[in-house]
Amino acid sequence: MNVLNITVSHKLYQKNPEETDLGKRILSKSIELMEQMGYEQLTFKKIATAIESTEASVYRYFQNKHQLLAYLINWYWGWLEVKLAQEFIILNSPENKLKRAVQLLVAPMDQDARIPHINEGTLQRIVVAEYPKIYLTKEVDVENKEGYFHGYNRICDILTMIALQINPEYKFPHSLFSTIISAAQSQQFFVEHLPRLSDAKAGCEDIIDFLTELTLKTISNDE
Amino acid sequence: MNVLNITVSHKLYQKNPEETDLGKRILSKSIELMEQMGYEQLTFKKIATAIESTEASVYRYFQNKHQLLAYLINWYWGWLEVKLAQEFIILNSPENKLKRAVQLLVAPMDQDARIPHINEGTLQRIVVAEYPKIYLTKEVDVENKEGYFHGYNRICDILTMIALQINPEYKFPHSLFSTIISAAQSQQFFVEHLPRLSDAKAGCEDIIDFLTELTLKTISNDE
DNA sequence: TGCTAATGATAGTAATACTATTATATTCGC
DNA sequence: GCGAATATAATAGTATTACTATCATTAGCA
Repeated sequence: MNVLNITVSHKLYQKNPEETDLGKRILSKSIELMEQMGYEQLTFKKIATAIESTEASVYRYFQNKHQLLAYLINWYWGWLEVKLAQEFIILNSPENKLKRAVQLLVAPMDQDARIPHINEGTLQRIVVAEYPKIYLTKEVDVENKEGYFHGYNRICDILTMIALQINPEYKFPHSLFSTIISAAQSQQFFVEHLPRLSDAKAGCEDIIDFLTELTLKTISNDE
Repeated sequence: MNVLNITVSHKLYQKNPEETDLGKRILSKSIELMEQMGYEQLTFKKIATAIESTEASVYRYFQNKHQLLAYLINWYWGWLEVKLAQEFIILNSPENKLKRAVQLLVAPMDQDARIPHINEGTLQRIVVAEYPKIYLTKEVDVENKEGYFHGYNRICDILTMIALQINPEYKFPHSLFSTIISAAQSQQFFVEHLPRLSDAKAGCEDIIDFLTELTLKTISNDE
């Protein structure tokens, strides 16, 4: 069983949490608490208390809650990129790759035993519930330069390249995949909380069908 | 010139701001300040100071900043619904109606002289920059019951009905339009702040083309 | 004139988001 | 095994935020 390391830009932490035991406990408990109580209610004080450490110690790893969220979300996109690469080894047609990408975006993630301090399934639910909060701020331009959105950009680029294999003429692949990825998150949220905004039943099948059809029809060049 | 009133559910305010002069000044200045400094940085104290009133007075109209944002955003959707209805009077084909709806979502809004205390163009930019914040909270289920998302649901339902005239077999119209509407917002944001997530150039034409094509191709039943 | 409703003025509180300082424990080179 | 460096804990403190409460003033109107 080989060790796997998802690398996150050093702009996204003060001190690398993957390098110490305390750092890993911060990550692990942050994920658990953020999913339970949501980003707004979470505080560094609560994380510190839960891992029996202190607020000041948590601040040594992350400048603030926003950076912590950005770290976790970038970790998620890095992880998704690894998963995509693994899956694409045995997939040959670009259509099948896009289909599989949609499935990975929407289907619940299994926990990877090699990385016990990150619960990928919980992290995925955090991404669904909190993702836009990392870019919908007045600091977006500065943070963009610091790589806060790098993971998302990369996924979007990868899917764009695949789509262009199907139809090199398609004019809006980046727009399409930023839309698809964000719809993958929001449709999951809507099914659970705002069902009038979705036609999907509980479970991920309908969302996958919706997004797959949307993607393939849009990039097709017939008609 | 007849007077026009956008009605917002009374769950979205403590005391109706449209009924008093102070209320209108709160709305007007909130819109201006929120666009300038963003939702996070805005406080009731700042609004109060800017209109030369007091924090307590602002609290008499809105329970908190979140309710104020929900009010403004619902006002926007109510306004958009009025605009759609006006435009549809002279449009006959469902295709043209959908095209026009996309344009209204993306093109900058003009100020309506009949409603001097609401700057619709500024409000539209607030919606682009802040919209998901009203539902991405732990209170979403309670607030959904109170009608916090009513305006959005209605727009989505209207576009769904039109799409079903084009293709009554299409299975995911609500999902499609919640996706299109939210993409209309996020693509505007991406063009300005995260250009790697979009192929559109500045200005709204590319976004309109992208969304229109996406919509019409997806609901078409050929192939 | 007096009643009511709206607003203003002022104060106060608990929680949050940090920053700073000092003490203690652990690790690492030597 | 020693000293130096580093990580963490313990504690305190500050400015701001997000409210709540109270009381005074003003304007309208019956």
